[in-house]
Amino acid sequence: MIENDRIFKALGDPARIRILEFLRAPGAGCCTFAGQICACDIERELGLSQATISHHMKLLIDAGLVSATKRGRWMHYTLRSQSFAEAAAFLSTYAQSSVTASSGPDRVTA
Amino acid sequence: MIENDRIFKALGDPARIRILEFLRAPGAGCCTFAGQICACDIERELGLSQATISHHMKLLIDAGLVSATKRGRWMHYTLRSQSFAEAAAFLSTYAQSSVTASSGPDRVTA
DNA sequence: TTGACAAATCGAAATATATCGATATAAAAG
DNA sequence: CTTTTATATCGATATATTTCGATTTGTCAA
Repeated sequence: MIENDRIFKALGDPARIRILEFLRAPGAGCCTFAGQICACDIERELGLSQATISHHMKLLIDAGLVSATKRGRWMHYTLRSQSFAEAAAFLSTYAQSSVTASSGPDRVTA
Repeated sequence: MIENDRIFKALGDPARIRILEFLRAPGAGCCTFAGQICACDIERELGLSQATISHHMKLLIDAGLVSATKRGRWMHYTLRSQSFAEAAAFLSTYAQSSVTASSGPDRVTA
């Protein structure tokens, strides 16, 4: 429950969503290694400073969404699919708890 | 993609997680109506001010996670299960894209 | 060992968020 | 119509977050 908090906070930033999307489907010319994406590609893709990328990667790693490996001077990242699966499972418990249709007289969706 | 951003930001706060958990499984003595939970119960449960609760509910509603109905003077809230299902489906697309521990053959999604 | 490069960390600025008390609005009750 | 009650909004403050440039740390190449 506490951990989900950190995960969703990590997911709640457009720059980090872009990073995750890029890790999921990197471009053709990226210097990947064994399925892991080099940090240099991320920096080029996002157009943010090196310090900012490093900061975002740290949050993603701390949340357990990404794992990192240092190969020589370069960091390589990959998605931790299990964390995404667990977060999805957590959300699914809220997807079955209420009757959104045909219960009350009416409902107002803002 | 842009909407997911707002959803996860809404989920990334412990007070709002508590609110959602409460809406999912309210206590016995709550003045629910047709499956919708009264705001007074939320305020008592969380121990935050009325203004703060109202603020959090607005964020949850704007994110599409909760729907609200005004019955007389009282607001009643309920989870929008479809939004949770969609968010879970979004996360699931990241749950299949990489092999976490590199055990076995590398299966890397393009 | 030195120089170059990649990443992390530091310090700071701008922006965003959480929270509250006070006030305004809406709706029932008298 | 006035009062009470529930909620939303406003203004303010404290904290958190995002972002960057500069510096430090770690790693390779010569």
